[in-house]
Amino acid sequence: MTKRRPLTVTALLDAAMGLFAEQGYGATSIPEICARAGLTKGAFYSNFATKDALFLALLDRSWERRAEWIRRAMPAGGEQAGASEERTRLPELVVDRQWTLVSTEFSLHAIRHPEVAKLLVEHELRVRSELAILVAGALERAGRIPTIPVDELARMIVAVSEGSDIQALTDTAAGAVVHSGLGPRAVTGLLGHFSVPAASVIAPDGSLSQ
Amino acid sequence: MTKRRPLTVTALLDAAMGLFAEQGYGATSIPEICARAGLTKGAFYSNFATKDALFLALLDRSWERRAEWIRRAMPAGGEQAGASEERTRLPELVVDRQWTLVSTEFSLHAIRHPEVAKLLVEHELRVRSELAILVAGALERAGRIPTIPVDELARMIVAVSEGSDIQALTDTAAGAVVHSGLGPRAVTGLLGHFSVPAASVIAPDGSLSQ
DNA sequence: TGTACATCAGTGAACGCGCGTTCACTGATGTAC
DNA sequence: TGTACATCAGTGAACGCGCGTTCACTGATGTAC
Repeated sequence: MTKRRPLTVTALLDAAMGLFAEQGYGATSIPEICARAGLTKGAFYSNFATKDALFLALLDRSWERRAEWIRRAMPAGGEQAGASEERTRLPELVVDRQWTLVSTEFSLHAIRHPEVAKLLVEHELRVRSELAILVAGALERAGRIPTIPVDELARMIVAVSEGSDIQALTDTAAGAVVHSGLGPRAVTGLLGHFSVPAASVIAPDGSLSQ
Repeated sequence: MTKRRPLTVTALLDAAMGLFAEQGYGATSIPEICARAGLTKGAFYSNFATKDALFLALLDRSWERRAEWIRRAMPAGGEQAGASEERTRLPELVVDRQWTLVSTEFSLHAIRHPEVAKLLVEHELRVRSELAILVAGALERAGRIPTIPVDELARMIVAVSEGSDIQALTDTAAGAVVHSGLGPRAVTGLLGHFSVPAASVIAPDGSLSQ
């Protein structure tokens, strides 16, 4: 019984992820999830108290995967040597349709349920601190230093990335040819605007650095 | 009968707007909308074929209001005279909780329904062209010219604004003290990065402008 | 290793409820004279 | 202006259906000897 349970949970989470992405959270019923997972409704209630609990478990799993993904993209090391513009480019975040749809819906859900919002904010804090390390590394390699806290830069980057992802998916759905570089270019722009060449900075002791 | 109908429609749209914002589109039932509007279900079916049709009508109304809002914010004229940073600041878009929730949900809905996505993209094209005029005006007053098409700048601004709005609402729901200036500062950053002082530009005939 | 037993994850039938949708009706709004 | 009539927006009762949830059960998984 210790082997069967996780398989059932995985099947339910997989089915839910697909359905939430296709139809939305509110429009998906518990029987639908069970049917797609090839299980009965009893199996659902044996593992989750409510659809909300399933949603949280689903996000937890997705967050873990995503965190691992960012961690892997992390150091890579200074193989770059192009123009300053080029060097501030972060590893491009893959626009994952399912993830974008489900996580955006979760943000709305969180805004409507303060106790869920606390979980989300806590999670985003962790993600942002990992992203801030990426940002700091990219700027350092480009020989620039930030003029605002890197955490604020990370916030702006997350905001513009999410907004661009939604825009891109909408355009794609409408059948338009998509301008996929927009998000990354905006990110590069923000990094450029909110940093200055290290050479131009005056160190605390009054001397010019570098 | 020419007087009663619009009142009924308005009551239904108002009720739906409130409920969609509070609970989400998928989680709101037709009977709930009717109850809040103080009408029977028959009144609903007498005016709309489906909940989807009501949603479209609701957005149409909201779009019209929003367009009017932008148009009003438009020219205002050069009363600014601060630093260059200051002068590129656009009239701050009020973060309207209801509108942010409902329109974000509509974007997700559109991504899932191509025929709806076409409507949304068409609408956004119009909004963006109005915004592009605002952007062009702000840059001109600041004595700068854009280095990328203003429409692309407008796209980036919309993306970062929407992302920041969601972030701000999530933080607020979680009870955090909100950093409301983040979106506008990112917008200013994008405007600054993707433009140069007019004085530094070489005109087509080879002379230096200004 | 093999057998006898205990556990409990998942089954499937059952329930009451609120959903979306229909339709004969009623009474307020507008028209003709 | 006043009355008699026509229209049709909104009412409210009715329907079948799928929802969320419960629970006695079964049979696969793990344990003890």
